[in-house]
Amino acid sequence: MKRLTPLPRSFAARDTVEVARALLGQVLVHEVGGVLRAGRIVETEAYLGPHDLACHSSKGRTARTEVMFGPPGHAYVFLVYGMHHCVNVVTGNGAAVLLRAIEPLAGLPDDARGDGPGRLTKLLGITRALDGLPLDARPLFLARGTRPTSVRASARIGVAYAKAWAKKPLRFFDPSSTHVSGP
DNA sequence: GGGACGATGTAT
DNA sequence: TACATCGTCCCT
Repeated sequence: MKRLTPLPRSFAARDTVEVARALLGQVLVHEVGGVLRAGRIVETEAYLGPHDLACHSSKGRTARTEVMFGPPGHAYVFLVYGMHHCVNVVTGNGAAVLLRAIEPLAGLPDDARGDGPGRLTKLLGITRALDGLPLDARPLFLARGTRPTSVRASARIGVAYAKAWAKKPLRFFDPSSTHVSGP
């Protein structure tokens, strides 16, 4: 496969929706035991900050959400439902982009599935041990990939509690990918 | 100290 | 549609 050129942290230092769209087609890489596990990002969700009721930072600046208020280009990794990890790209000021699905590219089993935020992290071996790490260097980094020819948007998944914010079209995906988590 | 509640996935 | 399973938040 093509050389994995890390994206600079400045990639994430932009408007959160712009970053969520720009991340589609880029590659997420995690080095585990000397092996680079890589997947092409095909689905993301934008979480805009403290005013966005679906965003964790809307509950306040706490120990858990602190990394979202830090510099852009770092990883925010959290555990949901007591068993699944989810990984985000921090864009700053309490905002981040959730990575929801990847197409397996390298260093992974043939039957690997990356469709879904929990499956994605399990596949690449991402846990909270990586929370707060910069995303431009090993062991966890973003690399340049090929942008999709089109991008579709929908409401975010699993955030019904966020009332009006749940309806906003802040989920983005590559409609030509067979590895997207939902319709 | 304790209870409610998940940015999910899998089995029924 | 049930439920596994535990960190986080707030005391409703």
